[in-house]
Amino acid sequence: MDVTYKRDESAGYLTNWAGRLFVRAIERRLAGGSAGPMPVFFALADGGTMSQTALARWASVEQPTMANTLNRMERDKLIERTPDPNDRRSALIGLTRLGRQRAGEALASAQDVNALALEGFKPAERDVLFALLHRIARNLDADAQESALPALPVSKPRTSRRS
Amino acid sequence: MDVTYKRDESAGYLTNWAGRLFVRAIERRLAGGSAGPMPVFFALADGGTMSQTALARWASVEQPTMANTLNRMERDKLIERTPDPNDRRSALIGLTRLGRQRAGEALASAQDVNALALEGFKPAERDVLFALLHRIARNLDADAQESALPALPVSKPRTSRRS
DNA sequence: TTGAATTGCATAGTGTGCTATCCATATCAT
DNA sequence: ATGATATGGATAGCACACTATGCAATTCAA
Repeated sequence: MDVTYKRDESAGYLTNWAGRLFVRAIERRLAGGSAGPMPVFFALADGGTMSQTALARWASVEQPTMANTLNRMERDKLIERTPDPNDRRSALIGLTRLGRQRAGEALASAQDVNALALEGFKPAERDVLFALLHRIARNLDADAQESALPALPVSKPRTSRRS
Repeated sequence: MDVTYKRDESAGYLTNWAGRLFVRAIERRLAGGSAGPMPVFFALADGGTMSQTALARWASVEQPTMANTLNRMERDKLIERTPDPNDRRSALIGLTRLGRQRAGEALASAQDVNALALEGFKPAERDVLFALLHRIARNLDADAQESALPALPVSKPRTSRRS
């Protein structure tokens, strides 16, 4: 049997590879910065604040991942946390002055890289790409939800199940 | 100015996100395994051997990344290294029996996940996706090459430059 | 043939992502 | 009001990606 597993014919491989190229292209332009804070920059660039959990959801990363990113950003004086007056567990996260400056630069770099990556694309091709990626994300998200079905929490019999 | 940085309209964000979803979908199916070894599995599944550098190039990752992956795979008894008789710096890497078994399972999972991700895609749409991702990769690769221009190695003037 | 450049690999250090847990606070039901 | 549950966050531990270096072996040029 012919076992030429052509990576170039695997949607997963291709997508992942392109994703890595995007990150590196951005980071080359950030001069000392990295790509992790970008979603935070984008979420807070307008001067607003959000909780850690909200940021994690916004960026589609898990909470510990966002916690790490925010810790690095705090270390680098890009964000500050102020206690949430309505929930003592939570803090509201906002950009510092430096953070807003970096956010501006990061946004510009992101636009540059997006434009560069899509160089030669017709507007229709761009739209098709986005639509196809969204469909992939929807399909894979559905699979994740399905796998996450919590083996029927049998802890205690209940008269009714939420769902 | 309206600063709604819609992540869903950034090619980089979307591609990266989809890439992460692919990796997680695969890893859910690998039961204890992770996705890093996949390119190695695919490259060596036919029973052949390759050097570390060749594997890194094949997988489009940097050499230290491949070195780490191979170390983990060796630790897990998935590969073995035999000295290259023609080059004492190098070793030839091949799959163990266990590695070949895992490679088979990994290939099956990859096919499942690819099929799932592209569920509902017409064949033409699949082809378009691949073509667009390839174009993005080409564009970003070109940018990487350009950035890597090594500040003109002035060490010694030469009569001619290779290029 | 010998000195310079190249190549194959290893190591150190960091960032970004994940899962699995745990604590503290809030919220909900009884 | 109290006990169970849910939620926000922290921490530990790992995988995998990168850059920057350094060493040893090979290759190339003079």
